[in-house]
Amino acid sequence: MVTIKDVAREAGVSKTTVSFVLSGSRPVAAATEQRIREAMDRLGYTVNHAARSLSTARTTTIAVVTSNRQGAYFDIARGTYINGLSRAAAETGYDMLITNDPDGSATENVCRSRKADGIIFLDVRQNDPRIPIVVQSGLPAVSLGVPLDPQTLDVVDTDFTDMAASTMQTLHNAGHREVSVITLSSRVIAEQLNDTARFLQEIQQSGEHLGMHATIRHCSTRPGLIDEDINRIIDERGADTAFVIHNESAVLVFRRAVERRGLHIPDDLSVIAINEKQMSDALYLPYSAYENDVELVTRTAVTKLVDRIEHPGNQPTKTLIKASYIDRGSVAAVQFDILK
Amino acid sequence: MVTIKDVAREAGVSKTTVSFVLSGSRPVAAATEQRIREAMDRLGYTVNHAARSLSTARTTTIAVVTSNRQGAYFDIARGTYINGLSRAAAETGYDMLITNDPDGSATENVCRSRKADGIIFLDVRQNDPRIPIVVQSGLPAVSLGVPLDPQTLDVVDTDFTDMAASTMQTLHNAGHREVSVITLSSRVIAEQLNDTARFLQEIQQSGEHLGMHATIRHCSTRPGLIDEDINRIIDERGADTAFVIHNESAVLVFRRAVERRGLHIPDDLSVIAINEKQMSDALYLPYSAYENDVELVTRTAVTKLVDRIEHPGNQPTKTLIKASYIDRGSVAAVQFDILK
DNA sequence: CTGAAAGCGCTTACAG
DNA sequence: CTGAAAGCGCTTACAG
Repeated sequence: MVTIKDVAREAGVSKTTVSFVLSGSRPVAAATEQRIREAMDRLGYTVNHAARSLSTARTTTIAVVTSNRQGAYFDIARGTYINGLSRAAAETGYDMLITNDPDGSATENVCRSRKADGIIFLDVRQNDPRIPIVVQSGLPAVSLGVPLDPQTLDVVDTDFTDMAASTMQTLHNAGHREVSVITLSSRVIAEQLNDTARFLQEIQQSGEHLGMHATIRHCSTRPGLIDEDINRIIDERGADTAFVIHNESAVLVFRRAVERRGLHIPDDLSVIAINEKQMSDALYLPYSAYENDVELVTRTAVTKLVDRIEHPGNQPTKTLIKASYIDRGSVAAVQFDILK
Repeated sequence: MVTIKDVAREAGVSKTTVSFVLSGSRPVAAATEQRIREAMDRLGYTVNHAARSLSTARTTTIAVVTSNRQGAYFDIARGTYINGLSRAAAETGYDMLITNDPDGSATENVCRSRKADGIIFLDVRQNDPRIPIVVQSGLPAVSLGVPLDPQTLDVVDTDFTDMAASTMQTLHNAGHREVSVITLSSRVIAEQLNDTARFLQEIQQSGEHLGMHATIRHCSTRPGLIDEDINRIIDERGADTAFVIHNESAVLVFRRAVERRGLHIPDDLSVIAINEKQMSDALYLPYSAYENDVELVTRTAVTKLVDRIEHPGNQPTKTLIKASYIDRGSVAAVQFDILK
């Protein structure tokens, strides 16, 4: 392995000078610098990461700590986040380390062993056990998701409250008053996710405010169960004229179940989906949708974290990113004779 | 930060002994060990990763180096791989570092700066510039994908050749003789992917062997272009009775285009899709499919790499994992009056 | 403009 | 069964 010692010998200078060429933190005579750079190229020198970290107590690495949401859909959604984060990290010159940590022990390890300069949490719960651990360690951290008490963490997330309000408004504008909202199973919501809970709460509130009636309908994401749930939901729709689908596994199953009944979207019922922009881009999902932009959310999270790492004094921030509505023609105006 | 020095003082022993308790590589008196472990707990000691790495020249980290395939679909597919890899790495006690590297420079950096003990390459091309770099560095590496010359790397991939042969056999068994294969655009195939090329080649060969006729039909994955391509492909299908869809972006678009024409699957035409198992699990994709198991492929890649790291003498291996067929009812037997 | 040297927190031959 | 000490490859105050 080539070290600065080798480079120093090759260039006829001290290790000190080589090191300062590397960091640029002390002026070096132009001629000397050139000799050193040539020596580096000739020998194929690259800085040893462990040695630098030990010396500076910095790693230029961001740790991404996921939690253990189960299920195929969550795996895919998480993949889009990890993908976005790694791209954003690379752009800012940081490496990215990935760890899964359901209970907090791995977080403690990352913090204390100084494997990273900062942490981004995914799959954040209301009372997330990882938050007090990172706060106590003093490592900068960003919560991708809104916990009840973020303490000193920066928070970045899609604005689910706005998303819910906008969804209801859009349906209201088209004349819909009775709406079904297909969401995750109550077990999954209870165990895991704050964003879903916030979304549903705002659906209800906006509904009341607009004089609409929204029925929350839980739907499994699991094979076998999902078809049954969807069929039941459609059968029990009563006077509902529109469906909000906030369960990506249900999106396609729902469409097939509707077709099997000879119903037509949007003539017989309107649909708005809630999903990741990246998902409908990749698979050409068929509905008008409010889409959260994973690319933007992850980029923001990385920017915030790097900011925090480089300016430790800054106040914690909270950034909620608005989703945008993509019209794919699955929402129609309610016919007057249906309205009453 | 708590160091072994602090632990040693607290337990009344030398740093040496503390270190050997950590590694277990030298026997320590039971009573002494207990005192030391108690001291560690009391002080909240965790080993400093950089210091250990510098000393041992090991990192207990695996680097995953992706390449820059463009497009929303590739992003999602890559996400499933990264997800699987990180889970497998965690199970074997390794951390996972992610880097994107289109041309080889980042690979060189990972190798020389010793950020990881081994590398797994994703998005591998036929003549991948990253391979000679890692071989020259001597770092163990696994290629997730089959390059023309893997040199000393282990190779792990889905068995696309077998997948193609089985696909044709399945269609043949149902009486199909004229088949359309919807694949990626020729630009994408040429630039990027060996697996697609291998798949198509075997489709042709199996076809000849079985007395079938397969037409390769290129289809974009991009908005705007994809609908046009799909429509053209359906219109030009001639006597073809079955479609193989090896382009996940096209899966749903195809179905809608078929419906719009009043055609019915499988009565009017049969369909077999080729996709990641994780994708149809998550989204309930509607077709009978040969599915590659990302979970299994990634787990195998990590196992192979760890094997290589811990037993450097081993011979390089090549593991091709068979895809399994999931029948979702989209393939029907050809009617005799259609056959002739 | 440049260097000698201490120090970062570990591991591990060497010695007892 | 245990310790003193050198060394891993950097950085950076201190000195000139």
